[in-house]
Amino acid sequence: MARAPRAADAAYARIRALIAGGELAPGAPLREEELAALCGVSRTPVREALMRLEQDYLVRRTDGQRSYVADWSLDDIAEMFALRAMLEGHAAARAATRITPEGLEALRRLNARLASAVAAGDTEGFLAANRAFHDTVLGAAQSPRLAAMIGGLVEQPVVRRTAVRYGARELGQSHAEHEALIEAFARGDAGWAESVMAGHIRRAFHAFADASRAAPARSPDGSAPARAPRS
Amino acid sequence: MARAPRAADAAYARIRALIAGGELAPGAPLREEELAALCGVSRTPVREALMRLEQDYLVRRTDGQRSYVADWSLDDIAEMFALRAMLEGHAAARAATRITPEGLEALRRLNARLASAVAAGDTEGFLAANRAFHDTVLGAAQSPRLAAMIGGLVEQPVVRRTAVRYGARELGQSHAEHEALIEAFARGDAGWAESVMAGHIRRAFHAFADASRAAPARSPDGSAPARAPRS
DNA sequence: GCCGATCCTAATGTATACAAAACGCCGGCG
DNA sequence: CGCCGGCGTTTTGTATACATTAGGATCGGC
Repeated sequence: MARAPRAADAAYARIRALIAGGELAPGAPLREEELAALCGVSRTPVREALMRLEQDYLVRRTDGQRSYVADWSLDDIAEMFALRAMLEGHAAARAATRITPEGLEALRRLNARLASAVAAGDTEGFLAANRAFHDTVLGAAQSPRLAAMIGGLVEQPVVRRTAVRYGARELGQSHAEHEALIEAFARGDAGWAESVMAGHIRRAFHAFADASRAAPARSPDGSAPARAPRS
Repeated sequence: MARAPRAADAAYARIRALIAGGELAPGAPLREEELAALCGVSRTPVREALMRLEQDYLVRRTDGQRSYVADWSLDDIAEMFALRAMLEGHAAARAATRITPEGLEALRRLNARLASAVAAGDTEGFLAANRAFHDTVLGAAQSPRLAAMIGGLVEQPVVRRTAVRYGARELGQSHAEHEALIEAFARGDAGWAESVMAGHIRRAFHAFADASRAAPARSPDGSAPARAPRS
């Protein structure tokens, strides 16, 4: 239950969804007034939303403070995955020595759910379970700053595209890696947990990169993505 | 030349300085109107400043959106240093294979300046050179996201307090570690660079922790620090 | 024909007024 | 005596109007 239905939160969610859904193509300019009209709020909450989206690297601002939808090059994405591998690996290491029996049980349950989703070919179910799994690990790491950093980094659109392009075998591999992680946690082996997690993320990157090479740029309307001016 | 003397930037800098300087004690409530009056601007830029300070972990917001000066426990600081060690270590590894001869030369120059400052007992000079050195390494890593993360983490007040309490020998040790880093860069040895940097940061943490134990809490006016309500 | 300066337009930055919500207080009740 | 609920004050959230500045187009000069 969202306690506060703030306009700023609504605007944030809406704009984020527009970007994730591709309605706002990478490089497209974001005018505050236009977005305000789109969200049915004034510019003030839109400004807050844009600042938050900038934190998430979904929006880029030029020196003149104009906003554009961020366009991620494959290099950018590689960098992002590398950072995630390091950070989530670290989180897993911390979690290995801090996780409670309840947390461990939750992970087992979530991974079972993930397995069912894979078996049923349910991509949304997979994404939900996968996200919950990673969030649980992050919570067990008990490091708010680490969680915030990873949260800002996890480009939901990218994760989604990766999963959508995963084959059944690759999805199954995720399940197996999660199982290994659970085993490492059960034994309190921080080094193992870190290695498994880092490898898990890096494999996801290569799956994404392979898929990208097969089907590079895509825009809902088929038009060429707009380019933003100077960095 | 600051290109844009924006009120929001001014407010950010001013409030940040007030927190760093201790005029605003940890846990103290931050009312937007009061800060606006203090900075001679309206609430709008203050709001932006507070959001940025929250990113820097200098300000905490309750669920009710009220703002307080963040109070860092020693555990929090330990966590921060651990993250810094990991991130800056990673940055050093990247820099080792990317740094240009000019960058290397700049590091040598900066570390020489740092040595002079140490010899002269010039703490401010040390801080400036030290910061420039680390920024240069960060730049050479060519990872904007990594730079942003570390930037948000480097608690200037903490770094300052650490340096102020450093003895001459410890300051000299920083110089020596920087030299080792330069050597690792010159040889393009990413693993070495990472190890040196991580150790460098972790040593700084222990220096800080030792100093903190010797002289724990201090408030300019000597009053007990205010406590903020629920987390 | 190309480059540059200047003006114009359009977007953002700031200030203020109003609305809504949260916190704390006070009184009443168990 | 302690706890719970309602009410007033205070603080933040939102909307809007105005100021300022960046970007782009146009016109003139070379």
